[in-house]
Amino acid sequence: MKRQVDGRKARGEKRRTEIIEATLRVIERDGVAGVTHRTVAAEAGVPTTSTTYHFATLDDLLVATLIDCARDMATEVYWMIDRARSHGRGRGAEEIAKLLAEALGPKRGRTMAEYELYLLAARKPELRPAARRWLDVLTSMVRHDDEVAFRVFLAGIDGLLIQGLIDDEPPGEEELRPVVDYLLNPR
Amino acid sequence: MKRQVDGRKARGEKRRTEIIEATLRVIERDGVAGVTHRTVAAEAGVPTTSTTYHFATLDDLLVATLIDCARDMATEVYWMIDRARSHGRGRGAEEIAKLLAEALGPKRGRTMAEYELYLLAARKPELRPAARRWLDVLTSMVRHDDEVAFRVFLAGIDGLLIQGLIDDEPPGEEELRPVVDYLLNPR
DNA sequence: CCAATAGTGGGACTAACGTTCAGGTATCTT
DNA sequence: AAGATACCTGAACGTTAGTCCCACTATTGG
Repeated sequence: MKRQVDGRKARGEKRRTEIIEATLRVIERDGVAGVTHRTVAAEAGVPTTSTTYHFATLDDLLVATLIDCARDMATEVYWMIDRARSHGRGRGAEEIAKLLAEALGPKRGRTMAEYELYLLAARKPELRPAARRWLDVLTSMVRHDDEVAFRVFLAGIDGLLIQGLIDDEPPGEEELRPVVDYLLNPR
Repeated sequence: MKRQVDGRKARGEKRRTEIIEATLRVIERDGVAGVTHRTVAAEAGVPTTSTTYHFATLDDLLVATLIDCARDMATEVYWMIDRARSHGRGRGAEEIAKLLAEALGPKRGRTMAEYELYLLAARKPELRPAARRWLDVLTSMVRHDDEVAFRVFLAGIDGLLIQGLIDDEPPGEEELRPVVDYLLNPR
Protein backbone atom coordinates (compact mmCIF):
# COMPACT_ATOMS: atom_id res chain seq x y z
CA MET A 1 0.00 0.00 0.00
CA LYS A 2 1.14 3.48 -0.72
CA ARG A 3 -1.17 5.24 1.69
CA GLN A 4 0.06 3.54 4.82
CA VAL A 5 0.18 6.19 7.56
CA ASP A 6 2.63 4.38 9.78
CA GLY A 7 5.12 3.46 7.12
CA ARG A 8 8.81 4.12 6.98
CA LYS A 9 8.47 7.25 4.93
CA ALA A 10 5.60 8.69 6.97
CA ARG A 11 7.51 8.28 10.21
CA GLY A 12 10.56 9.81 8.60
CA GLU A 13 8.68 12.89 7.53
CA LYS A 14 7.08 13.14 10.92
CA ARG A 15 10.47 13.19 12.57
CA ARG A 16 11.61 15.68 9.99
CA THR A 17 8.90 18.11 11.02
CA GLU A 18 9.61 17.40 14.68
CA ILE A 19 13.19 18.44 14.09
CA ILE A 20 12.07 21.61 12.34
CA GLU A 21 9.75 22.45 15.21
CA ALA A 22 12.52 21.84 17.72
CA THR A 23 14.81 24.10 15.71
CA LEU A 24 12.24 26.87 15.80
CA ARG A 25 11.99 26.51 19.58
CA VAL A 26 15.77 26.77 19.86
CA ILE A 27 15.80 29.90 17.70
CA GLU A 28 13.03 31.46 19.78
CA ARG A 29 14.97 30.73 22.95
CA ASP A 30 18.61 31.36 21.97
CA GLY A 31 18.53 32.80 18.47
CA VAL A 32 20.03 31.41 15.29
CA ALA A 33 23.41 31.44 17.04
CA GLY A 34 22.18 28.73 19.41
CA VAL A 35 21.30 26.30 16.64
CA THR A 36 23.63 23.32 16.45
CA HIS A 37 22.98 19.73 15.51
CA ARG A 38 23.35 18.78 19.12
CA THR A 39 21.12 21.43 20.70
CA VAL A 40 18.39 20.78 18.18
CA ALA A 41 18.66 17.02 18.61
CA ALA A 42 18.45 17.39 22.39
CA GLU A 43 15.43 19.69 22.09
CA ALA A 44 13.69 17.23 19.77
CA GLY A 45 14.69 14.20 21.85
CA VAL A 46 16.40 12.43 19.00
CA PRO A 47 19.99 11.31 18.49
CA THR A 48 22.39 13.81 16.97
CA THR A 49 22.81 11.86 13.78
CA SER A 50 19.10 12.07 13.10
CA THR A 51 19.37 15.76 12.31
CA THR A 52 22.22 15.19 9.89
CA TYR A 53 20.34 12.35 8.24
CA HIS A 54 17.29 14.46 7.48
CA PHE A 55 19.22 17.65 6.70
CA ALA A 56 22.50 17.29 4.89
CA THR A 57 24.02 20.41 6.43
CA LEU A 58 23.19 22.76 9.28
CA ASP A 59 22.40 25.40 6.71
CA ASP A 60 19.76 23.21 5.13
CA LEU A 61 18.16 22.80 8.53
CA LEU A 62 18.11 26.55 9.11
CA VAL A 63 16.68 27.28 5.69
CA ALA A 64 13.99 24.63 6.03
CA THR A 65 13.03 25.93 9.47
CA LEU A 66 12.82 29.55 8.43
CA ILE A 67 10.80 28.75 5.32
CA ASP A 68 8.40 26.86 7.56
CA CYS A 69 8.27 29.76 9.96
CA ALA A 70 7.52 32.16 7.11
CA ARG A 71 4.69 29.95 5.89
CA ASP A 72 3.05 30.06 9.32
CA MET A 73 3.44 33.80 9.46
CA ALA A 74 1.82 34.24 6.06
CA THR A 75 -1.22 32.15 6.96
CA GLU A 76 -1.56 34.07 10.20
CA VAL A 77 -1.63 37.31 8.29
CA TYR A 78 -4.17 35.77 5.94
CA TRP A 79 -6.54 34.99 8.77
CA MET A 80 -5.98 38.36 10.38
CA ILE A 81 -7.13 40.10 7.22
CA ASP A 82 -10.04 37.75 7.00
CA ARG A 83 -11.06 38.53 10.57
CA ALA A 84 -10.62 42.26 10.10
CA ARG A 85 -12.93 42.12 7.09
CA SER A 86 -15.66 40.23 8.85
CA HIS A 87 -15.56 42.73 11.69
CA GLY A 88 -16.70 45.42 9.32
CA ARG A 89 -15.13 48.40 7.72
CA GLY A 90 -12.94 50.60 9.89
CA ARG A 91 -12.30 47.97 12.54
CA GLY A 92 -9.11 46.79 10.87
CA ALA A 93 -6.90 48.92 13.09
CA GLU A 94 -8.06 47.15 16.22
CA GLU A 95 -7.37 43.73 14.80
CA ILE A 96 -3.91 44.72 13.64
CA ALA A 97 -3.04 46.47 16.89
CA LYS A 98 -4.07 43.38 18.82
CA LEU A 99 -1.90 41.20 16.62
CA LEU A 100 1.09 43.49 17.02
CA ALA A 101 0.69 43.59 20.80
CA GLU A 102 0.63 39.80 20.85
CA ALA A 103 3.72 39.63 18.68
CA LEU A 104 5.58 41.87 21.13
CA GLY A 105 4.20 40.22 24.24
CA PRO A 106 3.43 36.52 24.56
CA LYS A 107 4.88 35.68 21.15
CA ARG A 108 7.99 37.82 21.50
CA GLY A 109 10.35 34.90 20.92
CA ARG A 110 8.59 34.00 17.75
CA THR A 111 8.76 37.57 16.50
CA MET A 112 12.50 37.68 17.14
CA ALA A 113 12.85 34.44 15.19
CA GLU A 114 10.99 36.00 12.28
CA TYR A 115 13.34 38.94 12.18
CA GLU A 116 16.33 36.66 12.28
CA LEU A 117 14.79 35.19 9.17
CA TYR A 118 14.72 38.66 7.64
CA LEU A 119 18.36 39.21 8.35
CA LEU A 120 19.37 35.80 7.07
CA ALA A 121 17.34 36.48 3.93
CA ALA A 122 19.33 39.67 3.45
CA ARG A 123 22.43 37.51 3.09
CA LYS A 124 20.90 34.45 1.43
CA PRO A 125 18.85 35.26 -1.68
CA GLU A 126 17.25 31.82 -1.61
CA LEU A 127 15.37 32.82 1.55
CA ARG A 128 13.99 36.07 0.22
CA PRO A 129 10.78 34.75 -1.36
CA ALA A 130 9.94 33.12 1.97
CA ALA A 131 10.73 36.27 3.93
CA ARG A 132 8.56 38.36 1.63
CA ARG A 133 5.62 36.00 1.77
CA TRP A 134 3.59 37.82 4.39
CA LEU A 135 4.14 41.06 2.53
CA ASP A 136 2.83 39.43 -0.64
CA VAL A 137 -0.21 38.10 1.18
CA LEU A 138 -1.05 41.55 2.46
CA THR A 139 -0.46 43.12 -0.92
CA SER A 140 -2.69 40.65 -2.71
CA MET A 141 -5.51 40.77 -0.17
CA VAL A 142 -5.76 44.45 0.65
CA ARG A 143 -7.12 46.87 -1.88
CA HIS A 144 -4.73 49.77 -2.24
CA ASP A 145 -5.47 52.59 -4.59
CA ASP A 146 -2.66 54.74 -3.21
CA GLU A 147 0.59 52.94 -3.92
CA VAL A 148 2.68 55.21 -1.70
CA ALA A 149 0.32 55.08 1.26
CA PHE A 150 0.26 51.30 1.09
CA ARG A 151 4.03 51.11 1.06
CA VAL A 152 4.15 53.32 4.13
CA PHE A 153 1.67 51.02 5.79
CA LEU A 154 3.79 47.92 5.15
CA ALA A 155 6.97 49.64 6.30
CA GLY A 156 5.22 50.99 9.37
CA ILE A 157 4.16 47.54 10.54
CA ASP A 158 7.72 46.24 10.30
CA GLY A 159 9.11 49.32 12.01
CA LEU A 160 6.68 49.14 14.89
CA LEU A 161 7.53 45.50 15.47
CA ILE A 162 11.30 45.80 15.32
CA GLN A 163 11.32 48.92 17.48
CA GLY A 164 8.99 47.20 19.92
CA LEU A 165 11.55 44.44 20.24
CA ILE A 166 14.17 46.82 21.62
CA ASP A 167 11.80 48.61 23.97
CA ASP A 168 12.30 47.84 27.63
CA GLU A 169 8.55 47.63 27.96
CA PRO A 170 6.94 46.98 24.60
CA PRO A 171 3.86 48.99 23.68
CA GLY A 172 0.49 47.45 24.42
CA GLU A 173 -2.58 47.22 22.25
CA GLU A 174 -4.07 50.54 23.33
CA GLU A 175 -0.80 52.33 22.68
CA LEU A 176 -0.49 50.81 19.23
CA ARG A 177 -4.07 51.35 18.09
CA PRO A 178 -3.85 55.07 17.26
CA VAL A 179 -0.59 54.51 15.40
CA VAL A 180 -2.02 51.67 13.36
CA ASP A 181 -5.13 53.71 12.75
CA TYR A 182 -2.99 56.54 11.47
CA LEU A 183 -1.17 54.10 9.20
CA LEU A 184 -4.45 52.85 7.75
CA ASN A 185 -6.17 56.16 7.18
CA PRO A 186 -3.89 59.17 7.26
CA ARG A 187 -5.71 62.43 6.81
CA MET B 1 54.19 63.35 30.61
CA LYS B 2 50.55 62.41 30.40
CA ARG B 3 49.98 63.66 26.88
CA GLN B 4 52.48 61.41 25.17
CA VAL B 5 50.89 60.23 21.92
CA ASP B 6 53.13 57.24 21.38
CA GLY B 7 52.97 55.85 24.86
CA ARG B 8 52.10 52.40 25.98
CA LYS B 9 48.50 53.23 26.75
CA ALA B 10 47.92 55.19 23.55
CA ARG B 11 49.12 52.35 21.36
CA GLY B 12 47.01 49.94 23.36
CA GLU B 13 43.88 51.95 22.77
CA LYS B 14 44.75 52.36 19.13
CA ARG B 15 44.96 48.62 18.71
CA ARG B 16 41.74 48.30 20.64
CA THR B 17 39.93 50.45 18.13
CA GLU B 18 41.63 48.64 15.26
CA ILE B 19 40.22 45.40 16.59
CA ILE B 20 36.77 46.94 16.88
CA GLU B 21 36.97 48.21 13.31
CA ALA B 22 38.10 44.81 12.09
CA THR B 23 35.19 43.23 13.94
CA LEU B 24 32.76 45.58 12.23
CA ARG B 25 34.21 44.62 8.84
CA VAL B 26 33.78 40.95 9.67
CA ILE B 27 30.17 41.54 10.69
CA GLU B 28 29.51 43.46 7.49
CA ARG B 29 30.98 40.64 5.44
CA ASP B 30 29.81 37.51 7.25
CA GLY B 31 27.42 38.63 9.95
CA VAL B 32 27.70 38.25 13.69
CA ALA B 33 27.92 34.51 13.16
CA GLY B 34 31.29 34.97 11.48
CA VAL B 35 32.86 36.73 14.44
CA THR B 36 35.48 34.63 16.24
CA HIS B 37 38.66 35.62 17.96
CA ARG B 38 40.60 34.17 15.07
CA THR B 39 38.70 35.72 12.17
CA VAL B 40 38.79 39.12 13.81
CA ALA B 41 42.49 38.82 14.61
CA ALA B 42 43.24 37.82 11.02
CA GLU B 43 41.18 40.73 9.67
CA ALA B 44 43.00 43.16 11.96
CA GLY B 45 46.39 41.62 11.28
CA VAL B 46 47.14 40.95 14.93
CA PRO B 47 47.78 37.73 16.81
CA THR B 48 44.79 35.89 18.20
CA THR B 49 45.71 36.54 21.78
CA SER B 50 45.58 40.26 21.18
CA THR B 51 41.81 40.17 20.88
CA THR B 52 41.46 38.28 24.13
CA TYR B 53 43.81 40.64 25.87
CA HIS B 54 41.77 43.72 25.03
CA PHE B 55 38.38 42.05 25.36
CA ALA B 56 37.97 39.53 28.11
CA THR B 57 35.32 37.53 26.27
CA LEU B 58 33.96 37.35 22.74
CA ASP B 59 30.76 38.84 24.00
CA ASP B 60 32.57 41.89 25.28
CA LEU B 61 34.07 42.35 21.83
CA LEU B 62 30.68 42.13 20.17
CA VAL B 63 29.07 44.54 22.59
CA ALA B 64 31.91 47.06 22.26
CA THR B 65 31.73 46.85 18.47
CA LEU B 66 28.01 47.30 18.25
CA ILE B 67 28.00 50.20 20.69
CA ASP B 68 30.65 51.83 18.51
CA CYS B 69 28.60 51.14 15.42
CA ALA B 70 25.54 52.68 17.04
CA ARG B 71 27.51 55.80 17.95
CA ASP B 72 28.56 56.30 14.35
CA MET B 73 25.01 55.81 13.19
CA ALA B 74 23.73 58.39 15.63
CA THR B 75 26.22 61.05 14.55
CA GLU B 76 25.38 60.34 10.93
CA VAL B 77 21.73 60.95 11.66
CA TYR B 78 22.70 64.11 13.48
CA TRP B 79 24.49 65.50 10.45
CA MET B 80 21.71 64.42 8.14
CA ILE B 81 19.20 66.47 10.13
CA ASP B 82 21.61 69.35 10.18
CA ARG B 83 22.01 69.21 6.41
CA ALA B 84 18.28 68.88 5.82
CA ARG B 85 17.71 72.00 7.90
CA SER B 86 20.27 74.08 6.07
CA HIS B 87 18.69 73.07 2.75
CA GLY B 88 15.56 74.83 3.74
CA ARG B 89 12.10 73.80 4.75
CA GLY B 90 10.49 70.99 2.79
CA ARG B 91 13.72 69.61 1.40
CA GLY B 92 14.07 67.12 4.23
CA ALA B 93 12.52 64.30 2.22
CA GLU B 94 15.23 64.47 -0.41
CA GLU B 95 18.02 64.29 2.13
CA ILE B 96 16.45 61.34 3.92
CA ALA B 97 15.69 59.50 0.69
CA LYS B 98 19.28 59.91 -0.40
CA LEU B 99 20.54 58.58 2.90
CA LEU B 100 18.22 55.56 2.73
CA ALA B 101 19.28 54.79 -0.84
CA GLU B 102 22.91 54.88 0.24
CA ALA B 103 22.19 52.62 3.19
CA LEU B 104 20.62 50.06 0.83
CA GLY B 105 23.23 50.44 -1.88
CA PRO B 106 26.90 51.12 -1.27
CA LYS B 107 26.58 50.78 2.49
CA ARG B 108 24.40 47.72 2.45
CA GLY B 109 26.80 45.67 4.57
CA ARG B 110 26.87 48.35 7.20
CA THR B 111 23.09 48.51 7.29
CA MET B 112 22.87 44.77 7.79
CA ALA B 113 25.34 45.08 10.65
CA GLU B 114 23.16 47.72 12.24
CA TYR B 115 20.12 45.46 12.13
CA GLU B 116 22.09 42.63 13.65
CA LEU B 117 22.68 45.09 16.45
CA TYR B 118 18.94 45.57 16.74
CA LEU B 119 18.31 41.88 17.01
CA LEU B 120 21.09 41.37 19.51
CA ALA B 121 19.69 44.24 21.54
CA ALA B 122 16.35 42.47 21.59
CA ARG B 123 18.05 39.67 23.52
CA LYS B 124 20.63 41.69 25.48
CA PRO B 125 19.10 44.59 27.43
CA GLU B 126 22.54 46.16 27.93
CA LEU B 127 22.65 46.92 24.20
CA ARG B 128 19.27 48.60 24.01
CA PRO B 129 20.33 52.16 24.89
CA ALA B 130 22.93 51.96 22.11
CA ALA B 131 20.44 50.55 19.63
CA ARG B 132 17.94 53.28 20.42
CA ARG B 133 20.48 56.07 20.11
CA TRP B 134 19.68 57.17 16.58
CA LEU B 135 15.99 57.17 17.45
CA ASP B 136 16.73 59.42 20.41
CA VAL B 137 18.78 61.77 18.26
CA LEU B 138 15.93 62.12 15.80
CA THR B 139 13.40 62.58 18.56
CA SER B 140 15.40 65.30 20.26
CA MET B 141 16.25 67.20 17.07
CA VAL B 142 13.00 67.12 15.14
CA ARG B 143 10.06 69.15 16.30
CA HIS B 144 7.00 66.95 16.44
CA ASP B 145 3.66 68.33 17.51
CA ASP B 146 1.82 65.19 16.45
CA GLU B 147 3.07 62.33 18.60
CA VAL B 148 1.39 59.63 16.53
CA ALA B 149 2.59 60.97 13.20
CA PHE B 150 6.14 61.13 14.48
CA ARG B 151 6.00 57.57 15.68
CA VAL B 152 4.79 56.47 12.27
CA PHE B 153 7.68 58.36 10.73
CA LEU B 154 10.26 56.57 12.89
CA ALA B 155 8.70 53.18 12.27
CA GLY B 156 8.48 53.88 8.56
CA ILE B 157 12.19 54.58 8.25
CA ASP B 158 13.07 51.30 9.91
CA GLY B 159 10.54 49.40 7.85
CA LEU B 160 11.77 50.84 4.57
CA LEU B 161 15.33 49.90 5.43
CA ILE B 162 14.69 46.35 6.57
CA GLN B 163 12.36 45.62 3.68
CA GLY B 164 14.92 47.12 1.32
CA LEU B 165 17.44 44.61 2.63
CA ILE B 166 15.36 41.67 1.42
CA ASP B 167 14.56 43.17 -1.96
CA ASP B 168 16.35 41.58 -4.88
CA GLU B 169 16.94 45.06 -6.23
CA PRO B 170 16.71 47.66 -3.47
CA PRO B 171 14.75 50.82 -4.18
CA GLY B 172 16.70 53.83 -5.36
CA GLU B 173 16.51 57.42 -4.24
CA GLU B 174 13.80 58.46 -6.68
CA GLU B 175 11.64 55.51 -5.68
CA LEU B 176 12.03 56.30 -2.00
CA ARG B 177 11.47 60.04 -2.18
CA PRO B 178 7.66 60.04 -2.53
CA VAL B 179 7.38 57.50 0.30
CA VAL B 180 9.60 59.54 2.60
CA ASP B 181 7.71 62.66 1.61
CA TYR B 182 4.47 60.97 2.54
CA LEU B 183 5.97 59.98 5.89
CA LEU B 184 7.00 63.55 6.59
CA ASN B 185 3.82 65.33 5.58
CA PRO B 186 0.78 63.09 5.35
CA ARG B 187 -2.35 64.90 4.30
C1' DC C 1 9.68 -14.80 0.62
C1' DC C 2 13.54 -11.95 -0.10
C1' DA C 3 16.48 -8.44 -1.76
C1' DA C 4 16.40 -3.51 -1.67
C1' DT C 5 15.73 0.49 0.92
C1' DA C 6 14.59 4.30 4.25
C1' DG C 7 15.25 5.25 8.72
C1' DT C 8 17.89 4.76 13.33
C1' DG C 9 21.51 5.54 16.57
C1' DG C 10 25.98 4.87 18.91
C1' DG C 11 30.50 6.11 18.31
C1' DA C 12 34.39 8.59 16.59
C1' DC C 13 37.22 11.75 13.80
C1' DT C 14 38.92 16.26 12.56
C1' DA C 15 38.75 21.05 12.70
C1' DA C 16 37.91 25.07 14.93
C1' DC C 17 36.66 27.36 18.91
C1' DG C 18 37.29 30.34 23.44
C1' DT C 19 40.39 30.91 26.65
C1' DT C 20 44.67 30.51 29.53
C1' DC C 21 49.45 31.02 30.56
C1' DA C 22 54.06 32.19 30.81
C1' DG C 23 57.74 34.55 29.06
C1' DG C 24 59.18 38.81 26.83
C1' DT C 25 59.53 43.92 25.78
C1' DA C 26 58.84 48.57 25.93
C1' DT C 27 57.24 52.38 28.77
C1' DC C 28 56.15 54.81 32.95
C1' DT C 29 56.93 56.27 37.82
C1' DT C 30 59.75 57.47 41.55
C1' DA D 1 68.62 53.59 37.91
C1' DA D 2 65.28 50.36 38.94
C1' DG D 3 61.08 48.41 40.17
C1' DA D 4 56.35 48.51 38.67
C1' DT D 5 53.24 48.46 34.96
C1' DA D 6 50.92 47.77 30.55
C1' DC D 7 51.17 45.63 26.53
C1' DC D 8 52.39 41.86 23.41
C1' DT D 9 52.49 37.03 21.63
C1' DG D 10 53.59 31.95 20.67
C1' DA D 11 52.09 27.82 22.41
C1' DA D 12 48.86 24.99 24.26
C1' DC D 13 44.78 23.44 26.91
C1' DG D 14 40.16 21.51 27.10
C1' DT D 15 35.71 21.83 24.78
C1' DT D 16 32.50 21.73 21.30
C1' DA D 17 31.31 21.91 16.74
C1' DG D 18 29.98 19.55 12.00
C1' DT D 19 30.08 15.55 9.83
C1' DC D 20 31.02 10.73 8.72
C1' DC D 21 30.85 5.70 9.37
C1' DC D 22 28.77 1.39 10.14
C1' DA D 23 26.06 -1.98 12.11
C1' DC D 24 21.10 -2.61 12.94
C1' DT D 25 15.95 -2.62 12.26
C1' DA D 26 11.71 -2.33 10.11
C1' DT D 27 9.28 -1.54 6.00
C1' DT D 28 8.66 -1.97 1.10
C1' DG D 29 8.18 -3.67 -3.74
C1' DG D 30 8.44 -7.55 -6.61
